Amino acid sequence: MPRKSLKASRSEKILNAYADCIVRYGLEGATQEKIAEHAGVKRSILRHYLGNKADMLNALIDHVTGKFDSQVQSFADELPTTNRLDTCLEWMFDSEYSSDKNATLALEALTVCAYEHPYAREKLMDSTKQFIRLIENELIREFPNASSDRTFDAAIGITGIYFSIDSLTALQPPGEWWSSSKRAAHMIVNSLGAS
Amino acid sequence: MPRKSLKASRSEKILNAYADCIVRYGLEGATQEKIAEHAGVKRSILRHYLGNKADMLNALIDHVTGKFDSQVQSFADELPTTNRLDTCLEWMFDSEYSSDKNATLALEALTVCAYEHPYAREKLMDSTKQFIRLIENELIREFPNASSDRTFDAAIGITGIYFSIDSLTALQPPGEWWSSSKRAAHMIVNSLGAS
DNA sequence: ATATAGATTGTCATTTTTGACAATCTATAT
DNA sequence: ATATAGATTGTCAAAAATGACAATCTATAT
Repeated sequence: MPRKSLKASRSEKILNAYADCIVRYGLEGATQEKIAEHAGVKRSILRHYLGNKADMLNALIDHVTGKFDSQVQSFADELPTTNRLDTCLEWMFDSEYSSDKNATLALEALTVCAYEHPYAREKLMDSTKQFIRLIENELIREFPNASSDRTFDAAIGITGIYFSIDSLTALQPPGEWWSSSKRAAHMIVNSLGAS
Repeated sequence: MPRKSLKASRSEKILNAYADCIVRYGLEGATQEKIAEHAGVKRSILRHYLGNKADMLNALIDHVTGKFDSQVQSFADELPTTNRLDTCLEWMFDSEYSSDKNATLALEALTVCAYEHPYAREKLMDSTKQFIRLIENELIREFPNASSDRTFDAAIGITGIYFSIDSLTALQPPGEWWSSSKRAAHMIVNSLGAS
């Protein structure tokens, strides 16, 4: 007989605003006031749905990693059957295709709390691993004969290049840095093929 | 007839503590109290030497970028005459040789304020460019015949891999990630040589 | 229509962080 | 020894951020 719960949708909206804020203002710079403003709600509502500061941070960690993971998953699912690897790099390094850069940026912004927050460290590590594995799988599919060690090295390298250029967006780097990053990733791929 | 000014040394110590704190607690998480504690001084001293919050941030930006730049410079100066490129990668990706990882980490931690702080954006961009140029120069010296475009791509890639693995330290990644990163960087180098 | 679980808003006390300044101490040149 | 510029400490008020809770509003099943 009560009214429908908005907990799911409201929490979603708030946590998205939270993630936006930590990307813009840093983890500690994302005050409840700012989050509420970004989400278009009163601050009291944050507490109502997500509890106190610590609760909110935990929820945020789950939300950010979960969102990233699912994006990685659908990214993998949507890859075509042919030309997968090229498409993969295309999507990663072309801003036009970028579904939601903020997912990666939020992940990176959260790393600063890993020092004091083992739970965050774990989940961030898991998400990072999953992304590396995605790249690794595509490399394996393309170069089944390459040694698994070298394939892993390549996956680490490509992932690193991606994370790095992504986090540099705040500095508004010239567009060429993105295309250079892509070509650098291709160098690694080619190096695998030439082994 | 007054006493000697400690401004230089005190400022240095405080700003180093400030840099440490933003790496550990994030930019906004680095409160004056924490900074003072890390520096082993009273909070009032911060104000005495460095002014208010905004002043301190500006001083920090200059300090962090300046420190990074000079480290890059001496890094370049200390490279041997032969085998420079390999040595370069060795130093970058082996933690034992690492002079002061925090210089890079502080740089990255500051990027979050680039959105609202054009001065920071500029200086961070300059430092980043300088580092890329260092790598680029070593690549040119090793592969003078490679096209300058490809050389730049390679420099962007290697720098990206380094920045990325460096910022991942907070997640305490397995040591293999460092060695994999190094080998990935070598893949890029080899790719240049094979062109 | 009405009772009920939940949404929403508002307010106040507490804590944290910062800004400002006064007061005291100390090295150094004279 | 002593005057002086600077170091150091301490304290207080203002502002910002958070935590807690009361009060009110609203959709929905009965």
